[in-house]
Amino acid sequence: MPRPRTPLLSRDRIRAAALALIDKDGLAELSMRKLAQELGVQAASLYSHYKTKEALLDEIGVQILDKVDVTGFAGSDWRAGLTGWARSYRAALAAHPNFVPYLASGPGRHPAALEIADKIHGGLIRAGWPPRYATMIGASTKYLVLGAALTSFARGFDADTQVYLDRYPNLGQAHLLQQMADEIDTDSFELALTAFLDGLDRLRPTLGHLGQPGHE
Amino acid sequence: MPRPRTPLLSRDRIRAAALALIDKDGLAELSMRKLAQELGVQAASLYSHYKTKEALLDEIGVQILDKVDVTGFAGSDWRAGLTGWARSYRAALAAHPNFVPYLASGPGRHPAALEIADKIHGGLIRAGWPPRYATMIGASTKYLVLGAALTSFARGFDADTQVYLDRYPNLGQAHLLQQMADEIDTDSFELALTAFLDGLDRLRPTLGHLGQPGHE
DNA sequence: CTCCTGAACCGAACGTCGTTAGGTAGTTGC
DNA sequence: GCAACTACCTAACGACGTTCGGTTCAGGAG
Repeated sequence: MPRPRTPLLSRDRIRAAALALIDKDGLAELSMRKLAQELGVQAASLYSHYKTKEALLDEIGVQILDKVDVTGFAGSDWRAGLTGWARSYRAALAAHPNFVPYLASGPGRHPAALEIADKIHGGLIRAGWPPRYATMIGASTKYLVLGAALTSFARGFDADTQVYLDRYPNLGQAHLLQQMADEIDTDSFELALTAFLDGLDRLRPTLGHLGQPGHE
Repeated sequence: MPRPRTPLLSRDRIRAAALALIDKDGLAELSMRKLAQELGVQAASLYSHYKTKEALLDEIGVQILDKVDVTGFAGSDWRAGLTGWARSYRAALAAHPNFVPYLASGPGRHPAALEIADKIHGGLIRAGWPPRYATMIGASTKYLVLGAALTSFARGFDADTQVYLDRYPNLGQAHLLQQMADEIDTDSFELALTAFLDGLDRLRPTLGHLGQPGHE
């Protein structure tokens, strides 16, 4: 078959189909051949649009992370900024749990991520945190979000969940268990975030030079 | 070549060689053929000792996690228990950073993990936390450890690190940068852990029925 | 001492993977 | 209308995890 009159593929169509396959069957199940079949095309044709599989996955990654919201850092309320960022970050990852492992272990050095990191850093400094703390707080929050997104969804029911099950023997139906696991995940994340922010609140007054962001 | 007089392979030798390869070249670079070559053997021979590659990786995982310490939960000081667990957990992962992605995204349902989860849960309840909070605190701490182990080492220099670089332009040599990145990672983890525990401390008195662990 | 069962290796192969080369026909610009 | 480009194809390469069947050694049974 030669070149068709109207293009069968587009980068958007490819990305959408790939992400749908990943959502349905998992990251490991995605192959260029299966993806091509899903699109009614041969595998080699995909390489007219994406240079490698990795390039495709990277672009899916930025698409997912596009929904992360850092507008909360516009004001001077650092707690609101961090909370909004962390929640939207986690929500973006939770929307495509099977893709999280790629985001978590990939190199991920897009300029968009840099820009976000800058906004967070700026917001924290504007709120009076010393630069070093701004850096660490940003990193810590990221730990929490990624850890929460990874351990909950990527694993399905993991060892910890099994413990919950032992303690709730009357819940026998699978979808209820899943729902309960989701709820525990969400509650755990919220608890961690709140406790972390509360701890920072308590730490703040003990810091010296607040409001005068020095170097190092 | 037939069966040798003295066995060339053993599960321990295979595991050690595999982990060495992973540490050196990364998880993705490990293949059964390369591993066999490293051991002076054909790939098929490995299957006399491990049924699949996944079984091998799983056993490497339990070996790594064997160093996690939960003895701190023996007493009634829940902070000491959590801190000891979290630090040893992170240290165990940091010892083999290239393996962390597998642990983070794998199913990982070994009985050892269950036992650890139980000890943590028991320790927290003995310290007076309601069961539901014990569950959430355990999960939250795990988020932190896994997130910290993943985002720092698995990625080498990620986007955030680039920000640090911009702010420390006088550090030009690579090994100094790596050392600084490690230090920031450690400090961030410690900050997150401390702030989280402080936040829990603050939350604790506001909870009702402390010391009388009820159900749900 | 022999026989047998099982274990530990090998060579060769199967099917799948990401990717590339080379071909062909439609589209676009001069 | 011709060239350059584009978007598809078929076919293949090398690497992967794994399996099959074969060969040789080890250890226990008679």
